[in-house]
Amino acid sequence: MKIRLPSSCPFNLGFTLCCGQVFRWEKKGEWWYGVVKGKVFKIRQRGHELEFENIDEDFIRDYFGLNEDLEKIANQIAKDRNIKEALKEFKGLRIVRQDPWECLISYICATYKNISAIKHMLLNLSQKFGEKVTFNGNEFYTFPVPARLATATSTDLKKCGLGYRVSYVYETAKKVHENVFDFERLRNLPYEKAKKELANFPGVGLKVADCVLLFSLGKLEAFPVDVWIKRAILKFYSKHFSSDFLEKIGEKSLTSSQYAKLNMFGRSYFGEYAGYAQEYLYHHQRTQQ
DNA sequence: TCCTAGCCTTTACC
DNA sequence: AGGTAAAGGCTAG
Repeated sequence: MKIRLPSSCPFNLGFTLCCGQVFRWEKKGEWWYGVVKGKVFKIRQRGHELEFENIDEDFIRDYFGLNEDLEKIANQIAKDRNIKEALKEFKGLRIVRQDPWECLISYICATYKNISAIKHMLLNLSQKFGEKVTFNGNEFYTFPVPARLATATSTDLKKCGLGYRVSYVYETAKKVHENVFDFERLRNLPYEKAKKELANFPGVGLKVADCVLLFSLGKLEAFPVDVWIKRAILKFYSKHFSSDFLEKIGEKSLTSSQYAKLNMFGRSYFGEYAGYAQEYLYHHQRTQQ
């Protein structure tokens, strides 16, 4: 199946899948293979043309955020030279709509880890607790359902390289499974309320909650602040803060009030699509090092 | 091969 | 209330 994207709909599949928002996509040749909500499919891009198999167009449009007006978003967040440069360099990068459950566990695992290690952990979890699916002669694994992780032993979880995150993943899985937690309900809550609910899960603080809201629940105003965003702010947006504050956040990790301050800055400076600005800044900052 | 710094932070405890 | 240390181990250089 193929669709042709109009030039008014900028999209870059590679940037979108490589920028660190998703962890379980695999590239083989020209094709990207993904497992989303228990289903394997593949997709490739040639210029304005998107070709995919084993999935329908509606899903592709929703998952890759193709129905969002990225030109409008880019114009709205293009507040200064720095962000404009990132927008230009990674034109077509879009925020995906991951499965919220997988996204939650992914970002609980992601704390204090680098991206390759995160990928490794999630692959391990899927191979150990997910279902094997064969597609195009290759083996893939679905992401484990809450019930499966809620009944896993801590020894088995530890083998996946989760370290001290084992109890967070286990307890969160148990809560989601036993309360039959409805992630979809969060979509209709205001940002702050949804964030508070997510932060009730063990292992989920402000940053992880922001990531889940942005990457899976369509809260595009969420502005996750990690070390890279902190660096970008120190480098390009220092004039918005006192030198005393800048000095404090310089070396150590952020306290919750410091996080709240940087988060609020991003949201008020970039506006309702601050999450998009965050991802461009993040990718820009990371690829420059 | 070994070593070290750093990692898309959260929690428990002063 | 606000700051701080510990958490476990992988990865990149």
